[in-house]
Amino acid sequence: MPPRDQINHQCPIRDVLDRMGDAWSLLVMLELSRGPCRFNALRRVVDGISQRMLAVTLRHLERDGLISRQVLPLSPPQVEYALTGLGGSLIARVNLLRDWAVEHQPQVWQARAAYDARDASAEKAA
Amino acid sequence: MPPRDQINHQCPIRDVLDRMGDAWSLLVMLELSRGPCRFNALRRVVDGISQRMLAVTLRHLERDGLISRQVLPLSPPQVEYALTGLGGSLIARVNLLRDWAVEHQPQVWQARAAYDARDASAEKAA
DNA sequence: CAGTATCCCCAAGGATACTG
DNA sequence: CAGTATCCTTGGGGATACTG
Repeated sequence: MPPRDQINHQCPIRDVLDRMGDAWSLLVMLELSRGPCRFNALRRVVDGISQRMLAVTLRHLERDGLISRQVLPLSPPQVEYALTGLGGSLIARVNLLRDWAVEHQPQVWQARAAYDARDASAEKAA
Repeated sequence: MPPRDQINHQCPIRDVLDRMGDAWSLLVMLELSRGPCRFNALRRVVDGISQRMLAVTLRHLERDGLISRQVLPLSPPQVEYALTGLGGSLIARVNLLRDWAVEHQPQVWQARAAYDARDASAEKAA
């Protein structure tokens, strides 16, 4: 199996979901949807992200035109990341998905509990 | 870092996106949204999925109440998988995301091309 | 047919160190 | 501050074989 990046780019839904799929892209975009932010500030607020993954994630998002990167000519250097219009429109759709999650989470949890209960009793029977 | 399954279950959006994130869940649900289907039929149509991952994926989706599993008392045994109402409502939201992808894919591609071009000329300069 | 069990590999990503 | 380079580990997932 080839690495994820090399496949499925003919399928538009996978193209976007591969990006959403990795834990960090979404969290970073969600954070940037609250306003522009610099590298280390993001690092602190995204909680748990490694320096490497933040850099990689930002490169990906920037390449896809979802965020912008602006270097401020200062010393020490400062770089501001911000959501683009394109990124903002994506986040809007993602929020619809989050709304679904919030709305239906009780049902999902209930389903899981029911499944696990059935599972446990089936195992006991064996 | 603990494995993905053990964390972020307090965050509803991650809970659903972790599921969407793995390549197969979505493809399987999308296929089932076209009608009920049996194991090996799914295997053939989902293209590229291994027997193991199909089984694992189906278990997950079933546990979350997104699909149903019905064993038909026949010989040889037959098992029909189908999208539940819950699963259907999720797919509806996912389709909104797909619509975004279809609609904005040109912009994303254009952004990538621009980025890569800048990247290449920057590299040549060095 | 519809799975489970086992083995095994590899690339995603963390930790650490260094640079403009 | 904002990264890049390097090394190393781990668990996701493929291949294969077996079962009710």
